Amino acid sequence: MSISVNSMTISGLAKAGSVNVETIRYYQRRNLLNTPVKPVGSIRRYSEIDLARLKFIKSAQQLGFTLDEVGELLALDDGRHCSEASGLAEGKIALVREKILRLQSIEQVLSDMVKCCHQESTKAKCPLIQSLYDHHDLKAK
Amino acid sequence: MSISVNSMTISGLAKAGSVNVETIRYYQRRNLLNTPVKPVGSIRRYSEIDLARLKFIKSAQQLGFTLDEVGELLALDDGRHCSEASGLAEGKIALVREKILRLQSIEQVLSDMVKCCHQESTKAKCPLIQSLYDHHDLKAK
DNA sequence: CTTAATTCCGTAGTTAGGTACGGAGTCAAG
DNA sequence: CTTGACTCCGTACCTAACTACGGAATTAAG
Repeated sequence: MSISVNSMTISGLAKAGSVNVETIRYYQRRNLLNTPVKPVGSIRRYSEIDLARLKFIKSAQQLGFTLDEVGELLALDDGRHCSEASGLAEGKIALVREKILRLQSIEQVLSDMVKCCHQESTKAKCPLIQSLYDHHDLKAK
Repeated sequence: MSISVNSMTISGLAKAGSVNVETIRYYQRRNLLNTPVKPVGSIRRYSEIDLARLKFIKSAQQLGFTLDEVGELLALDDGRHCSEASGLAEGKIALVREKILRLQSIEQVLSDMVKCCHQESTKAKCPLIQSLYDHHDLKAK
Protein backbone atom coordinates (compact mmCIF):
# COMPACT_ATOMS: atom_id res chain seq x y z
CA MET A 1 0.00 0.00 0.00
CA SER A 2 2.91 2.36 -0.51
CA ILE A 3 1.75 5.28 -2.55
CA SER A 4 5.04 6.93 -3.43
CA VAL A 5 4.55 7.13 -7.14
CA ASN A 6 7.78 8.99 -7.78
CA SER A 7 6.27 10.69 -10.74
CA MET A 8 7.84 14.12 -11.04
CA THR A 9 11.01 15.21 -12.70
CA ILE A 10 13.06 17.82 -10.93
CA SER A 11 11.47 20.61 -12.89
CA GLY A 12 8.01 19.25 -12.09
CA LEU A 13 8.89 19.33 -8.43
CA ALA A 14 10.26 22.83 -8.80
CA LYS A 15 7.09 24.04 -10.46
CA ALA A 16 4.90 22.32 -7.87
CA GLY A 17 6.81 23.96 -5.05
CA SER A 18 7.20 27.29 -6.84
CA VAL A 19 10.94 27.37 -6.50
CA ASN A 20 13.48 27.04 -9.21
CA VAL A 21 15.37 23.92 -10.09
CA GLU A 22 18.64 25.25 -8.77
CA THR A 23 17.08 25.83 -5.39
CA ILE A 24 16.16 22.17 -5.19
CA ARG A 25 19.69 21.13 -6.01
CA TYR A 26 20.90 23.57 -3.41
CA TYR A 27 18.66 22.00 -0.78
CA GLN A 28 19.92 18.59 -1.76
CA ARG A 29 23.49 19.75 -1.26
CA ARG A 30 22.48 21.01 2.17
CA ASN A 31 20.78 17.70 2.94
CA LEU A 32 17.39 19.24 3.39
CA LEU A 33 15.97 17.23 0.55
CA ASN A 34 17.21 13.82 -0.34
CA THR A 35 18.48 13.01 -3.78
CA PRO A 36 16.59 9.99 -5.10
CA VAL A 37 18.64 7.26 -6.72
CA LYS A 38 19.28 7.79 -10.34
CA PRO A 39 18.30 4.76 -12.48
CA VAL A 40 21.45 4.03 -14.47
CA GLY A 41 21.41 5.89 -17.73
CA SER A 42 18.27 7.72 -16.76
CA ILE A 43 16.81 10.54 -14.70
CA ARG A 44 15.81 11.05 -11.06
CA ARG A 45 12.14 11.05 -10.11
CA TYR A 46 10.49 12.83 -7.20
CA SER A 47 7.44 12.03 -5.08
CA GLU A 48 4.74 13.85 -3.16
CA ILE A 49 6.79 13.33 -0.03
CA ASP A 50 9.60 15.33 -1.54
CA LEU A 51 7.08 18.01 -2.41
CA ALA A 52 5.68 18.12 1.13
CA ARG A 53 9.16 18.45 2.50
CA LEU A 54 9.98 21.19 0.05
CA LYS A 55 6.88 23.13 1.00
CA PHE A 56 7.64 22.73 4.66
CA ILE A 57 11.12 24.11 4.11
CA LYS A 58 9.75 27.17 2.35
CA SER A 59 7.09 27.75 5.01
CA ALA A 60 9.42 27.43 7.94
CA GLN A 61 11.95 29.59 6.23
CA GLN A 62 9.50 32.34 5.41
CA LEU A 63 8.75 32.41 9.11
CA GLY A 64 12.29 33.30 9.92
CA PHE A 65 13.93 29.94 10.50
CA THR A 66 17.35 29.65 8.92
CA LEU A 67 18.02 26.67 6.69
CA ASP A 68 20.18 25.24 9.45
CA GLU A 69 17.23 25.44 11.81
CA VAL A 70 14.95 23.94 9.21
CA GLY A 71 17.43 21.10 9.03
CA GLU A 72 17.07 20.56 12.77
CA LEU A 73 13.29 20.61 12.52
CA LEU A 74 13.37 18.03 9.80
CA ALA A 75 15.85 15.92 11.72
CA LEU A 76 13.27 15.61 14.49
CA ASP A 77 11.60 13.13 12.24
CA ASP A 78 14.36 10.56 11.94
CA GLY A 79 12.53 7.49 13.18
CA ARG A 80 12.88 7.26 16.94
CA HIS A 81 14.72 9.63 19.39
CA CYS A 82 11.41 11.07 20.42
CA SER A 83 12.70 12.44 23.68
CA GLU A 84 15.60 14.36 22.20
CA ALA A 85 13.29 15.39 19.40
CA SER A 86 10.65 16.77 21.67
CA GLY A 87 13.27 18.66 23.65
CA LEU A 88 14.41 20.38 20.51
CA ALA A 89 10.86 20.98 19.44
CA GLU A 90 9.98 22.59 22.78
CA GLY A 91 12.81 25.03 22.23
CA LYS A 92 11.50 25.91 18.81
CA ILE A 93 8.00 26.33 20.18
CA ALA A 94 9.22 28.87 22.71
CA LEU A 95 10.98 30.68 19.91
CA VAL A 96 7.88 30.67 17.75
CA ARG A 97 5.76 32.02 20.59
CA GLU A 98 8.22 34.81 21.14
CA LYS A 99 8.05 35.72 17.48
CA ILE A 100 4.28 35.75 17.62
CA LEU A 101 4.31 38.12 20.58
CA ARG A 102 6.74 40.42 18.89
CA LEU A 103 4.66 40.46 15.73
CA GLN A 104 1.56 41.24 17.75
CA SER A 105 3.38 44.18 19.28
CA ILE A 106 4.30 45.47 15.85
CA GLU A 107 0.75 44.97 14.69
CA GLN A 108 -0.36 47.09 17.63
CA VAL A 109 2.10 49.84 16.79
CA LEU A 110 1.01 49.87 13.19
CA SER A 111 -2.70 49.93 13.85
CA ASP A 112 -2.24 52.69 16.40
CA MET A 113 -0.50 54.66 13.72
CA VAL A 114 -3.33 54.13 11.31
CA LYS A 115 -5.95 54.96 13.89
CA CYS A 116 -4.05 58.09 14.80
CA CYS A 117 -3.86 59.05 11.13
CA HIS A 118 -7.59 58.75 10.73
CA GLN A 119 -8.53 61.00 13.61
CA GLU A 120 -7.43 64.07 11.67
CA SER A 121 -6.19 66.50 14.28
CA THR A 122 -4.03 65.04 16.95
CA LYS A 123 -1.67 67.40 18.64
CA ALA A 124 1.40 65.54 17.43
CA LYS A 125 1.71 64.69 13.74
CA CYS A 126 0.91 61.00 13.44
CA PRO A 127 3.82 60.20 15.68
CA LEU A 128 5.53 57.00 14.66
CA ILE A 129 8.48 58.10 16.71
CA GLN A 130 6.20 58.39 19.71
CA SER A 131 4.95 54.84 19.19
CA LEU A 132 8.52 53.79 19.03
CA TYR A 133 9.25 55.36 22.35
CA ASP A 134 6.31 53.52 23.85
CA HIS A 135 6.70 50.18 22.18
CA HIS A 136 10.20 49.42 21.16
CA ASP A 137 10.78 47.76 24.50
CA LEU A 138 9.35 44.57 23.12
CA LYS A 139 12.20 42.63 24.60
CA ALA A 140 14.68 43.59 21.90
CA LYS A 141 16.42 40.25 22.40
CA MET B 1 10.99 72.46 25.47
CA SER B 2 13.10 70.48 23.04
CA ILE B 3 14.81 67.73 24.93
CA SER B 4 17.24 66.41 22.35
CA VAL B 5 20.35 66.47 24.44
CA ASN B 6 22.49 64.90 21.76
CA SER B 7 24.68 63.34 24.35
CA MET B 8 26.00 60.08 22.95
CA THR B 9 28.97 59.38 20.79
CA ILE B 10 28.56 56.79 18.08
CA SER B 11 29.94 54.05 20.29
CA GLY B 12 27.58 55.08 23.08
CA LEU B 13 24.68 54.74 20.68
CA ALA B 14 26.02 51.41 19.49
CA LYS B 15 26.27 50.11 23.05
CA ALA B 16 22.82 51.41 23.95
CA GLY B 17 21.31 49.70 20.93
CA SER B 18 23.47 46.57 21.26
CA VAL B 19 24.76 46.76 17.75
CA ASN B 20 28.24 47.51 16.65
CA VAL B 21 29.49 50.82 15.44
CA GLU B 22 29.87 49.63 11.88
CA THR B 23 26.23 48.67 11.78
CA ILE B 24 25.24 52.21 12.64
CA ARG B 25 27.38 53.59 9.87
CA TYR B 26 25.85 51.04 7.56
CA TYR B 27 22.33 52.18 8.48
CA GLN B 28 23.38 55.75 7.88
CA ARG B 29 24.59 54.82 4.42
CA ARG B 30 21.21 53.21 3.79
CA ASN B 31 19.44 56.32 5.10
CA LEU B 32 17.74 54.48 7.91
CA LEU B 33 19.47 56.63 10.49
CA ASN B 34 20.43 60.20 9.87
CA THR B 35 23.98 61.39 10.24
CA PRO B 36 24.01 64.37 12.63
CA VAL B 37 26.05 67.38 11.56
CA LYS B 38 29.64 67.22 12.54
CA PRO B 39 30.80 70.33 14.43
CA VAL B 40 33.87 71.45 12.49
CA GLY B 41 36.97 69.89 13.95
CA SER B 42 34.92 67.76 16.30
CA ILE B 43 32.74 64.68 16.61
CA ARG B 44 29.13 63.77 15.88
CA ARG B 45 26.70 63.39 18.78
CA TYR B 46 23.56 61.25 18.93
CA SER B 47 20.26 61.64 20.78
CA GLU B 48 17.60 59.44 22.35
CA ILE B 49 15.60 59.84 19.17
CA ASP B 50 18.37 58.20 17.22
CA LEU B 51 18.39 55.41 19.76
CA ALA B 52 14.63 54.88 19.50
CA ARG B 53 14.92 54.72 15.76
CA LEU B 54 17.79 52.26 15.98
CA LYS B 55 15.83 50.01 18.30
CA PHE B 56 12.83 50.15 16.05
CA ILE B 57 14.96 49.10 13.11
CA LYS B 58 16.31 46.11 14.99
CA SER B 59 12.86 45.10 16.23
CA ALA B 60 11.17 45.35 12.88
CA GLN B 61 14.01 43.55 11.25
CA GLN B 62 14.03 40.68 13.71
CA LEU B 63 10.39 40.26 12.80
CA GLY B 64 11.24 39.59 9.23
CA PHE B 65 11.05 43.01 7.63
CA THR B 66 13.87 43.71 5.22
CA LEU B 67 15.85 46.90 5.68
CA ASP B 68 14.13 48.28 2.60
CA GLU B 69 10.77 47.65 4.25
CA VAL B 70 11.99 49.17 7.48
CA GLY B 71 12.88 52.21 5.42
CA GLU B 72 9.31 52.39 4.17
CA LEU B 73 7.95 52.03 7.68
CA LEU B 74 10.14 54.84 8.89
CA ALA B 75 9.19 56.99 5.93
CA LEU B 76 5.60 56.81 7.13
CA ASP B 77 6.62 59.27 9.75
CA ASP B 78 7.74 62.18 7.60
CA GLY B 79 5.45 64.91 8.84
CA ARG B 80 2.14 64.80 6.98
CA HIS B 81 1.00 62.39 4.18
CA CYS B 82 -1.07 60.54 6.69
CA SER B 83 -3.32 59.01 4.07
CA GLU B 84 -0.53 57.54 1.97
CA ALA B 85 1.14 56.54 5.17
CA SER B 86 -1.84 54.71 6.53
CA GLY B 87 -2.30 52.94 3.21
CA LEU B 88 1.19 51.59 3.41
CA ALA B 89 0.75 50.72 7.04
CA GLU B 90 -2.44 48.78 6.32
CA GLY B 91 -0.50 46.71 3.83
CA LYS B 92 2.13 45.95 6.42
CA ILE B 93 -0.52 45.05 8.96
CA ALA B 94 -2.01 42.49 6.60
CA LEU B 95 1.44 41.08 6.09
CA VAL B 96 2.08 40.92 9.81
CA ARG B 97 -1.23 39.16 10.43
CA GLU B 98 -0.40 36.62 7.78
CA LYS B 99 2.93 35.94 9.43
CA ILE B 100 1.23 35.51 12.77
CA LEU B 101 -1.18 32.96 11.33
CA ARG B 102 1.61 31.07 9.71
CA LEU B 103 3.58 31.02 12.93
CA GLN B 104 0.56 29.76 14.80
CA SER B 105 0.27 26.95 12.29
CA ILE B 106 3.89 26.03 12.84
CA GLU B 107 3.39 26.19 16.58
CA GLN B 108 0.51 23.76 16.18
CA VAL B 109 2.59 21.38 14.11
CA LEU B 110 5.37 21.45 16.65
CA SER B 111 3.20 20.94 19.70
CA ASP B 112 1.40 18.09 17.99
CA MET B 113 4.76 16.51 17.42
CA VAL B 114 5.68 16.89 21.05
CA LYS B 115 2.32 15.59 22.23
CA CYS B 116 2.67 12.67 19.88
CA CYS B 117 6.15 11.96 21.23
CA HIS B 118 4.90 11.86 24.80
CA GLN B 119 2.13 9.34 24.22
CA GLU B 120 4.66 6.53 23.79
CA SER B 121 3.06 4.14 21.37
CA THR B 122 1.40 5.70 18.39
CA LYS B 123 1.08 3.56 15.35
CA ALA B 124 3.23 5.85 13.23
CA LYS B 125 6.62 6.96 14.55
CA CYS B 126 6.15 10.54 15.68
CA PRO B 127 5.29 11.53 12.16
CA LEU B 128 6.56 14.99 11.34
CA ILE B 129 6.10 14.15 7.71
CA GLN B 130 2.47 13.38 8.40
CA SER B 131 1.99 16.75 10.05
CA LEU B 132 3.55 18.31 7.04
CA TYR B 133 1.04 16.65 4.78
CA ASP B 134 -1.72 18.04 6.95
CA HIS B 135 -0.40 21.50 7.57
CA HIS B 136 1.88 22.73 4.89
CA ASP B 137 -1.07 24.18 3.05
CA LEU B 138 -0.81 27.25 5.18
CA LYS B 139 -1.10 29.38 2.11
CA ALA B 140 2.50 28.86 0.96
CA LYS B 141 2.44 32.37 -0.49
C1' DC C 1 16.92 9.85 -36.39
C1' DT C 2 17.33 14.55 -35.60
C1' DT C 3 16.67 18.22 -32.60
C1' DA C 4 15.03 21.02 -28.90
C1' DA C 5 14.30 20.82 -24.13
C1' DT C 6 15.82 18.73 -19.71
C1' DT C 7 18.88 16.75 -16.52
C1' DC C 8 23.13 16.48 -14.15
C1' DC C 9 27.08 18.37 -11.94
C1' DG C 10 30.61 21.37 -10.57
C1' DT C 11 31.91 25.83 -10.11
C1' DA C 12 31.23 30.81 -10.20
C1' DG C 13 28.55 34.95 -9.43
C1' DT C 14 24.82 37.69 -6.80
C1' DT C 15 22.14 40.01 -3.03
C1' DA C 16 21.24 41.33 1.71
C1' DG C 17 23.11 42.57 5.75
C1' DG C 18 26.68 43.20 7.96
C1' DT C 19 31.94 43.21 9.71
C1' DA C 20 36.77 44.34 9.36
C1' DC C 21 40.67 47.36 8.16
C1' DG C 22 43.79 51.20 7.63
C1' DG C 23 45.12 55.66 8.18
C1' DA C 24 44.24 60.33 9.51
C1' DG C 25 41.91 63.34 12.80
C1' DT C 26 40.03 64.18 17.73
C1' DC C 27 39.26 63.59 22.84
C1' DA C 28 40.51 62.99 27.55
C1' DA C 29 43.72 61.39 31.48
C1' DG C 30 47.78 62.10 33.56
C1' DC D 1 51.63 67.70 25.56
C1' DT D 2 52.02 62.93 25.11
C1' DT D 3 49.64 58.67 24.78
C1' DG D 4 45.86 55.53 24.24
C1' DA D 5 41.14 55.25 22.92
C1' DC D 6 37.74 56.68 19.84
C1' DT D 7 35.90 58.87 15.39
C1' DC D 8 35.61 59.23 10.50
C1' DC D 9 35.64 57.46 5.95
C1' DG D 10 36.36 54.60 2.11
C1' DT D 11 37.05 50.25 0.62
C1' DA D 12 37.39 45.32 1.21
C1' DC D 13 35.80 41.13 3.06
C1' DC D 14 32.21 37.76 4.99
C1' DT D 15 27.95 34.58 5.52
C1' DA D 16 23.43 32.93 4.11
C1' DA D 17 20.74 31.71 0.52
C1' DC D 18 20.35 31.55 -3.79
C1' DT D 19 21.02 31.97 -9.10
C1' DA D 20 23.54 31.43 -13.29
C1' DC D 21 26.70 28.98 -16.47
C1' DG D 22 28.70 25.52 -19.29
C1' DG D 23 29.13 21.20 -21.21
C1' DA D 24 27.97 16.36 -21.46
C1' DA D 25 24.09 12.98 -21.11
C1' DT D 26 19.01 11.95 -21.60
C1' DT D 27 14.34 12.43 -23.01
C1' DA D 28 10.27 13.77 -25.82
C1' DA D 29 8.33 15.43 -30.17
C1' DG D 30 8.04 15.17 -34.91
